[in-house]
Amino acid sequence: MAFNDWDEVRTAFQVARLGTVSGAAQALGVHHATVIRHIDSLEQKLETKLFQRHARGYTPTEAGNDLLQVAQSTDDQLAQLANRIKGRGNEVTGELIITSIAVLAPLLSPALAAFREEHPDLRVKFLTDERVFRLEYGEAHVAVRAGSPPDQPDNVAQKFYNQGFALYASKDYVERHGMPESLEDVGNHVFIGSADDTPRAPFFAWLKANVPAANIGFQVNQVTAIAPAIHAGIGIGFSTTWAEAGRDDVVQVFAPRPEWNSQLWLVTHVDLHRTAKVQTCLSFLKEWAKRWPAQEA
Amino acid sequence: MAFNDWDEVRTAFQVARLGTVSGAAQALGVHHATVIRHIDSLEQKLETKLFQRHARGYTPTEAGNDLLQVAQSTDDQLAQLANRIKGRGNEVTGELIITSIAVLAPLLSPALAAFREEHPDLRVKFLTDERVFRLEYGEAHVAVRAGSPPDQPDNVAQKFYNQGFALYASKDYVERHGMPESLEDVGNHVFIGSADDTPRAPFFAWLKANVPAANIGFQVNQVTAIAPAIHAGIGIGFSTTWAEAGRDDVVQVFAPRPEWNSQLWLVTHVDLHRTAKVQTCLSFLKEWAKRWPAQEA
DNA sequence: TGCCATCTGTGCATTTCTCCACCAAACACC
DNA sequence: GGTGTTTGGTGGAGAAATGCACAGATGGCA
Repeated sequence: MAFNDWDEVRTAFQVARLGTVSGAAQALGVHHATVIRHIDSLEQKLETKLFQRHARGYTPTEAGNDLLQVAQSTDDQLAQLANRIKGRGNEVTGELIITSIAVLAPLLSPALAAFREEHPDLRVKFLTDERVFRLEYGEAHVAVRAGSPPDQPDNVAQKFYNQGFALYASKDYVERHGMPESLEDVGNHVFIGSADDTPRAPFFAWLKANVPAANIGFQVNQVTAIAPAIHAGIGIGFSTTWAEAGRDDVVQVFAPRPEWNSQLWLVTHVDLHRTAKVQTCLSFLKEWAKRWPAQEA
Repeated sequence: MAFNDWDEVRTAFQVARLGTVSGAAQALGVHHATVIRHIDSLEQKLETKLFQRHARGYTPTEAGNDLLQVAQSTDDQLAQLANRIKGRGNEVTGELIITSIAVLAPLLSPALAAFREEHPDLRVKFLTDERVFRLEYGEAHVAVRAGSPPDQPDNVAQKFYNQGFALYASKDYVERHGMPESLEDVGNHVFIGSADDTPRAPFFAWLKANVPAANIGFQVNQVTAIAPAIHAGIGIGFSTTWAEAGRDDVVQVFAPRPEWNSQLWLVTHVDLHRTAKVQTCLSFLKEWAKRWPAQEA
């Protein structure tokens, strides 16, 4: 049998990854003397130098780099395993990781706050990122996705909320340019559109198809960038009613239309979908969504 | 981060595999009390029961079986890694990085070509640069250095070859200026010297000490710049016999002298010096050097 | 039913490992 | 060139993990 101490491998992994004993010690939460002894012990057992020592740190040898590859994969797999296991229990306790795109944070946060109120033993981790978190890697228990229904094989998706969008502009903009008459005749008004050629969001696609390109004077690549642009008085842009409700410097220019709607989905991994924790969370969120403005087909 | 103790995972793996604490303890070579405490600690961290305890042993739960799968794969990968690392020290494969100053490339390249012929699995990387590659940073396995014996503490240096130098000039130069009578009376001849005040190369130091400064009409800061200067007919400069052998537009003005010799060294880092790969390379190069012109003390 | 074998579980002594403080060397920067 | 910061290395005190011995529980077997 080879490695009879997986902890030493983990230590060596951090040293190879970070390049210094001190850094690895900090990452592992142990003293750097411990790290040095682990490495020495490992190299003695393997009868091979894993690192070349110098004043600026530890540089992995070929063997050290090989170990880095393998241990990185191990670390990933164990992290995924931990998240799977933590989600699997019958109790609604421990950790629950829920992810969404960043724009939905204001919408979801009150719901999650109430959910945590009901389950004080639960530590809720709410992660937002532009990249899609991979449920099959155990990165999250529940994901809120927008757009077309996800087609990942091991993912369970259910309809969550049909988010409506309206067109807004700042009072300042309206004072300077007036209100547009209709969407068929937009005059010289400036619209905030997508920098993408084939935008995913339905309202962006509609805008591209129905408003002259000359009128789309400002383009963004992330939906979160729309609101600041509206508030700055750049032009007319899409937003949700709940996002602009509290602001008195913003006016609704055109009311919501069904074709602008964006479908939100609740997505879980099939292995976790049955568990009490995930089911509790899902049903709570769906119940909470009923309080939101009526959903138009 | 989830699993902060890979040893506990390894322990749980053996328990899941064998079904009993006692069996796992025997397999791991530890006391069964240790195994129990590892499992308890793991389950506490994961907030999930990994095993159902009964008098006949431990039966993995769903989570325990999940862990079994992942840890089995980890165990396999680590075992393979151990075999690779342990075997690597004894075989001549993978990458071998050898460095030298740029002037030596024509001398070393044939040797390296023959070396690679003998070891087809080896990817040889030959790096030349003006800066000195640092072996202690793992930048190279073998370095060919010139001059005084390197005194880096962790470097192993051995004599490689005593490179002789002679003085050459282009035929064109000789036709215009004639051949100098002796090195004691250089007349109006132009010599190519070093731009450095205290040149490292022995022949440059000799030139500075024995030839009037007025005759050193062209100065270079890199040895590689000498040959083009000679060929351009600027003056008389140092070069090696093997460098000028094939050229019919260059003549040897003065024969080699022992005091012009430059000692070449084979340098390795102490951590890599013992490995089969490095040793094979070193002995091959030393053997090859015997074919070169006889070395004068 | 009684005995034995095979498990798990726990308090206590001991060993091992880790942390701390300090040192030395090298690099960066003024 | 001197100084400050970052890095690895080492011996001794303390804490944490381990091993040991023994207890308890269950199932097989005659």
